[in-house]
Amino acid sequence: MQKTEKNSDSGLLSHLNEAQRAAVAFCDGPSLVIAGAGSGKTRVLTYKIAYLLEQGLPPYYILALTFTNKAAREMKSRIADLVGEKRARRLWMGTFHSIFARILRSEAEAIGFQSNFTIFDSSDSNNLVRLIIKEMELDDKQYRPGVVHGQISRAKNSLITPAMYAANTEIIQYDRMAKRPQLFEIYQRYQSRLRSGNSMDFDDLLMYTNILFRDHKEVLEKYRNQFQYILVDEYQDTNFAQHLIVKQLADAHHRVCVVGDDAQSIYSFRGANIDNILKFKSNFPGTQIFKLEQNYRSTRNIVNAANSLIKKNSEQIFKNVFSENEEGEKIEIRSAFSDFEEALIVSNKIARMRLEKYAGYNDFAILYRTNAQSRAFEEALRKNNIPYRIYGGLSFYQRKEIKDIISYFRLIVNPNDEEAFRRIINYPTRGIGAVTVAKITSTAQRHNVSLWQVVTAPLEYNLDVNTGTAKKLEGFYSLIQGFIDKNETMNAFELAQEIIKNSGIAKEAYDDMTPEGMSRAQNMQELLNAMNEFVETQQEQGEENIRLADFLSEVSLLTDQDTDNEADNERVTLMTVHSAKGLEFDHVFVVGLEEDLFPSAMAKSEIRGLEEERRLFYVAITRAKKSCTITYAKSRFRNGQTNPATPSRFLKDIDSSYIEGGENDFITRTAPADDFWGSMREQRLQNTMSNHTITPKRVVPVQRVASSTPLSKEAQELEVGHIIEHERFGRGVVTSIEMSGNDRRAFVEFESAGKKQLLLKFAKFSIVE
DNA sequence: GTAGGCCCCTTTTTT
DNA sequence: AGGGGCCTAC
Repeated sequence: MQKTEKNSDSGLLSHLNEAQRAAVAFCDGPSLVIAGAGSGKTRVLTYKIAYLLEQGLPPYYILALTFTNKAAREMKSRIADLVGEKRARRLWMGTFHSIFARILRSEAEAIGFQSNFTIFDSSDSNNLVRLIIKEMELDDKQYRPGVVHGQISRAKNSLITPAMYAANTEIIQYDRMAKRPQLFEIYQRYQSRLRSGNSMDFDDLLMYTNILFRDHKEVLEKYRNQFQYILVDEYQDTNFAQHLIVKQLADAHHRVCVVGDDAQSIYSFRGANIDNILKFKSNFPGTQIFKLEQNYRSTRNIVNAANSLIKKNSEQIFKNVFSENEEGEKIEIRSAFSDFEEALIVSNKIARMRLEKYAGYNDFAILYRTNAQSRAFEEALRKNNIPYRIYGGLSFYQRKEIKDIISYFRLIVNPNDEEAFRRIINYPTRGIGAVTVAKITSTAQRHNVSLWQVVTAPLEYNLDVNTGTAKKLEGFYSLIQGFIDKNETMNAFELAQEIIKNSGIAKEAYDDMTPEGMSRAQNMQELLNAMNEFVETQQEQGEENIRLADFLSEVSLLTDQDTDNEADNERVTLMTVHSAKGLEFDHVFVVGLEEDLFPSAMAKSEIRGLEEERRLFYVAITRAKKSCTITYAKSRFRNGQTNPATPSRFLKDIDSSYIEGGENDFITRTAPADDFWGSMREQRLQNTMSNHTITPKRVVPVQRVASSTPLSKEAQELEVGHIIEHERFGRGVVTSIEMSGNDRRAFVEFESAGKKQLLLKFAKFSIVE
């Protein structure tokens, strides 16, 4: 950022530019800070909090809501640098979900929950929806669990309860049109199932907070008084439920500051409503608006290119983002034949740039639209011996073996948790199958109790099972009850060890000597390590009895992004554009710029969707500090098939003057000017084999030859009969070599690409034999 | 009641 | 390519 951090107790404001200073110093009413990409948004938030503390506001009177746990942690530590660890620690700072989960736990009784409620993650939610659909004997093609849950989620984020949903003729009409007339009932059942299991899903954390505030004014009053100043980061990505929470809490004193950038709103699929930021001023009369327009992160070229892109969107708050940094390199757009070659090009460029620019691996990031794209890059990086770290995808806590163990924890802490019960009633196998579980379920429903309660007293509920099964159920009951008893005295780590040992999980894990089994065992060990660490750090901070519940509530809102170990940071970062929000890297590769991928096929039917995709691309480009490379492939392997792909429409949205070789159309501008012939061939090739699939059989790292250097060793030694591996055309045999002017030219018969002629001065290949 | 194999379907992004 | 659901054989 623009100035070096100084730990000074006077003149905090002197570290800021004029716009930032104004935003920080205004504390008497509602304010909206429109912060362009890289304009020091986090800096404003941290300094503002530090400033409030300096003014004498106690830290526990400040509520600061961030988008991710990681953002909260980072901000906290930066504030600690300014005002000291002690005060920083007492701030109420975290994500909406984690802060209000905490509040809901302490106010649980008011809304009819116990404070040990479980939090369902999305896969738990989907499972429950799937189960209900099955119970209602509905067609799960018509009612796809994911889609149904998505609809429920949207309803909750708009604070539409099941009752309101069923009463809303417009929605009912819509569902009927969509051939899902029973959706309201699924929602109803889903919600009451969660409640009877003393569980909440992610959306409930926000919805019940609103219900709590609505129905218990004294509670609302309490938190209104406590949170004397409220700050919200990434406001453009809040939904209605979040907006209303903020509004209610701030309504008495109006000391609220929200920060965001409408141009970076990328979460509408999750209910985020861009209107929250666009209409903030009318929601909070007297709002002061501050605009941060100077970008300190990126070169002028990158900022200008991004601006030219985002200009193509219609709805936005006017702002003029500019940079006073050096002009920097132009954006390079490169095409590849296939996704594999795309990965190869990127990994080669990383290897080269690392040497040329003395960059560390952690200065590089590869950003893609979908998680599935990571695979090709992983492979190419591994082959080039480039260390990398993937964020997202299957997070550690989503792995089956981990979720199974966590389900034990959940059932112990909250025995009414139906989802957890189902997961482990027969894991490891103990002879309690689907039939028995179905009986338990119907018995439970008949008596309106939880599955666990049936198991605690099968006779009382007339559970109809034979003696053998009854015995097995008894065994399961005493196993879990034993853990519940031990939970009274043991700390989280000790109990976890006990569970893994006594449940039979350990035996199963050790017996499995397959590589997958061993990695599962390893993951379990890692979970234990994490728990041990959790317990120890909590103890260091003076907490005494660290119970399973403490670990669980910590862990259920954790995502992969939050668990990064600082130790191995010399790595290239691979992540989706979504998860890159708020981060920055010296050198960024935005990959897969193809129609139906980026923009996603899902989004392009509507203008709104398309504009969101464009904002996403904007976010991707603005992550870059020094250089940005964009790639696309002409064929891509997706869903088990190789399909032809066309370049993304977004490429045309970037003003060509900011693009390397920008005067040419990007279709022909395949590689830097050194490869004119190559691009001609590619075009011909694409025309003649539009429906063919091109997948190199082997991907071999290819030595790159800079065009300015004299002939490479490879090129000098090349002879007729050699077999070569070409960066783009794959493997081929040299049929003849001739001189053309001052240059040698080789004729090569490629296995898949056919006959080609290569100018040896420029060709990128290696000799195989 | 369980295990193993086949077939289907999938994919956008995440707290 | 991969996971999950469903069916069949024991």
